Amino acid sequence: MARAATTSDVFNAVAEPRRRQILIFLADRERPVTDIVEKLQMDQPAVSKHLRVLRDVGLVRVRRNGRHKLYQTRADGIRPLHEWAALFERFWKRQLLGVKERAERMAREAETKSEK
Amino acid sequence: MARAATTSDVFNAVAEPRRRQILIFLADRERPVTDIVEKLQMDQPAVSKHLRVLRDVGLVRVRRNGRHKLYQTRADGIRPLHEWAALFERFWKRQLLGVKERAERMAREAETKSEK
DNA sequence: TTGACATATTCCTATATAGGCATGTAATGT
DNA sequence: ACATTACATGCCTATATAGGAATATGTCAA
Repeated sequence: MARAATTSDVFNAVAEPRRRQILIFLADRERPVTDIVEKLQMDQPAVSKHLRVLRDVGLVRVRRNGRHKLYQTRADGIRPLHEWAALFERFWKRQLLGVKERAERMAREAETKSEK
Repeated sequence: MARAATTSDVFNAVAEPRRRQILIFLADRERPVTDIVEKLQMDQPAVSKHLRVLRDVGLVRVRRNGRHKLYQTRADGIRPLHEWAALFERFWKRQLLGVKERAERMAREAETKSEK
């Protein structure tokens, strides 16, 4: 086989930097495609394609308003990603603690040695 | 151009389901490659390649122990992902609240109507 | 050294894009 | 109907992989 499809899931969808930019940009309110093109400096077809991917995985919603289509991030779709990452939270806290403890132990040892 | 490199950053590295499995498996303690091959049912070369990618982006650490190489997840490397996803937390909370409010309003309206 | 075990790398192929360009479709105003 | 605006899609190309098989490298044990 070959590389996996990016269209399939949230993880692949946000792997693309441009799409992450778009998601941030559309997080607080709905905006027409033209806004994205202007502010993020991307070609219009490129934006449409990225929006298509994001829509397929449920990361944005659309609403037609006259000639415009208003897109907005469906923040809820980001949660699986957040939750997956959160699985490692206790580990990085523990590991940071480990680093701290080692540093303190080394500091104590250095102290003891200098006292001799 | 073409598709972006998965080796370049954490987002692309975790876009691959197999690699996510490996990261979870190696989260709590270090394990030799053979363990991954057996438990996750993957070909040995495939595992080595995924580990290589994960190592390049700093998501696992290695330590040699005789014939074995012991790999472990560097949970700290997941934090950028967690923090990026966290940017959307207030939005999904707000959006869920919106849903709740709409539901309550509709419930009130239905109640009022039934009283007539 | 030889053999066995453990892991890494190389080579090859198939495929899923992302980018760019041209074109298609939809809605509005005149 | 026609021109204009706003998006979407189709087509083509270049490229970065994953997968698989074979091989290379590294380590230990007898």
